Formats: sequence, C-alpha cells, structure tokens
Amino acid sequence: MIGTKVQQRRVERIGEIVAAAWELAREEGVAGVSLHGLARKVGMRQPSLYSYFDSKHALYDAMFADGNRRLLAVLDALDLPDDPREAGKVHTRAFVQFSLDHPEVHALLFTRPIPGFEPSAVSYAVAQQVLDGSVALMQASGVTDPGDVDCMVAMIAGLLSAQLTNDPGGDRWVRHLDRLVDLYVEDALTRSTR
Amino acid sequence: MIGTKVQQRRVERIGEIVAAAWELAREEGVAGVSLHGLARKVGMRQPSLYSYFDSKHALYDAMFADGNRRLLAVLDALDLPDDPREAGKVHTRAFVQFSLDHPEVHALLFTRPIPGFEPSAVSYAVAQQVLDGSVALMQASGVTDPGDVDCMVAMIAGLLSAQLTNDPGGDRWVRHLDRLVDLYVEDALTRSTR
DNA sequence: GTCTATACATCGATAGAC
DNA sequence: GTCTATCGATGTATAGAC
Repeated sequence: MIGTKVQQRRVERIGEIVAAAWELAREEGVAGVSLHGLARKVGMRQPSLYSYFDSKHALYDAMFADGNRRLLAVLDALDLPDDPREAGKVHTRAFVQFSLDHPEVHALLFTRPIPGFEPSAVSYAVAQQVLDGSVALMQASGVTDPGDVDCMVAMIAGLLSAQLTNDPGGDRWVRHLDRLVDLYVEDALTRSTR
Repeated sequence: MIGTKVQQRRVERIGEIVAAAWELAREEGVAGVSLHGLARKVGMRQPSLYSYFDSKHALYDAMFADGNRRLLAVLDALDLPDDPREAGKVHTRAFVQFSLDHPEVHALLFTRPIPGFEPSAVSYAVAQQVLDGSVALMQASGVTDPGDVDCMVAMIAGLLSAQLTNDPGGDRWVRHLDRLVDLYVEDALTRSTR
C-alpha cells in the first residue's frame, strides 16, 4: 500500500494530541480543554489542529473512544478467578481503580461534562462493550434481574462519585465496595430463588 | 427603622432575579446561566445586575443558599411518622422527589457544575443543616456507624444520579429506594449488634 | 438604580499564503 | 500540514452620564 508510512505518522500524531488533551483535561477539567491550550501543549498553533480534527466535538469524540478503549484493555487483561462472584469483584475493583487513577477519563465517559456532546456511533460501541462485560459478570454471579443490575451499577457509581468528589486519593467510600457487592448479590439471590 | 420599605423592595427584587436565574438554569443548565440572558429575562440590561450582585459567583452563591433553604423548608414541613425507620424513608423520598422536581437545584447543590465556585460560609451552613437532618434520622433508625451512613448517602445519590441522567421523569432507579434503604438498615443493624 | 458604551478576555472556526 | 491573520460570537466586568 502506498502512503502507509505517512498515514502511520499521522495516526501517531493524533495519538499524541489526544494524550495531550487528556493531560489538559486532568489539569483544567474536561470542559476546560481549549483548542488554544491544546495547541500550545503540542507545540502547534490552534488552527493547525483542524488538520487532525474537523471540530472540537470531533476531538472529544476521539477522546471518548480512546478512554473507553483504554478502560476496556485494562478490564480485558484481568486474570479473573473461576468463581463468578469473585470474578465480579475483581472486575469491579479494577474498574473503580481505573476511574480513581484517571478521574478525567471517568468524567468524560460517565458524566456529561460537555453540554451538547454526544459520542458518535462507533465511539459509543466501545462504551457498550465495557458495560456489556460488567453486566455479563453480574449475571454470572446470579444477579439476573435487570432491576438488580441497575441497582448494583448505580451503587458502584454512587460510591465512586462520592469518592472522587469528596476524597480523591482516599478510600473512605470505596473501601466498602466488596462488602456492598456481596450484600447486593446475596439479596438478589434470595429474592430470585423465591 | 428608616429605609425599611426600600430595603424590603430590594430584597424582593433579588428574589425575583434569583427565581429567574433558576428558570434559566433549568432551560440551559446551571453552567449556561449568563448575566446577559438573566438580565434579558428580568427586563434589565446586564450591567444593572451588578447593583444586586458583586459578581457572577455572588449570584451563584445566592442561588446555592436559596436552593438549600427551599429544600430545607420542604424537609422541615414533613409530617414524619413516629417509627424512626419509616420516618427516614419518608424523609428520603421527599428529598429524592425534590431533586427530581428541581433537577437544576440538585445540580448546583450536589454536583460541581461551576469550576471554581465554592459556596460562602453562610450558604454552606444551610447546606450543612440539610445533611445533619438526614444523618440524624439515619442514626435514629439504628445506622450509627459513620461508614454505614456514608454508604447510605452514596447509594441514594447514586440511584438519584442515574435516574436524573438516564431516565428523568421515570422511576426505573428510584423505585428501588425503599427496598434498598431497608436492606442497608438491616445490614447495619446486624453488624452493629454483633 | 439603571442606562449606554466599552474594555478585555476567551473561544471556535475560516481564509489564504507558503 | 502549518502558519499568520482575522472574523464573529459570547462572556464578565467597569466607567460614567442621568
């Protein structure tokens, strides 16, 4: 194929820009990312970014897909125990740890920090993969009722959100994770076998 | 006291402006409130608002205090049953209903939609009253461990957040509220009496 | 207290030379 | 692909007349 070298260099450059955008998001918040600031960080002028992204939303979309891919890679690389319930806990802990390590990624993926921004279909598909994997593990643990799955997801998100906003770097909330997951699974099991 | 009439009129006017600001926040999001838009809504020019608020943050601070006062009024007006556990549920339901009815107020009070905005000490004191009332009811229900209180608060916030962002107007998440509150209280009781 | 006028900053986006 | 230059919109805040 002709032009492969050039295209590869371009993909690398896009990766560097997205990485710099994440740095900026971490420093200034996701909504605080500006094209001027991003250009400065990568040693460019602001209009030059339009050679790589058609609009600012296109940049956010690339970040959204990138964040989900990184999260998915972490979760897929886990060495899960055979017991589905323990596997669910390992999976959940890894997800939470990723979110604590990369709060700016968590913000873009799971809150709505940019009014008007909706991920494209392809980017959203990656996000769906992440969710599907989590739900599958819950179901394997015996949490089959969709309502129970909703509750577990919301509970984990609630702990994580409280941790991130009130005590980043600590464990005041997330230290209860394993215990609460057990509580929910037990409760779901007793009600489903009735 | 001299000048009371004038001062009273001024307080009324401030109340009207804050009410208009809430309207705007509901339509455009809390972060979407601009002084130009607010001035237009109250039939003023933008610089005239500076007769009532020294800065935009001062406006947000007034909204923050107002929202907490309104929430506190709703919760204080509740006719609570004698059984502390039922009282806790009524209280929780009222809090959740208020948040669903006024999502823009919930956003300003319990998320951080405005980077850099921190409520003043007096405004924060009102917010503290709200939290104290909730915690007192949980403790009366037998949830005395601070960690258990943290978990309940985070769980309720998690359900509410999921409801507001994914299904506003519905009950897919909040319909599990009573059941989960019971689950948490039971669990806290069994562990505290051990 | 309210107005006009304006300063000043930030931001996304486009045009066109090189 | 990158640059300079610039447009146009939006936003907070201030100065000064009335």
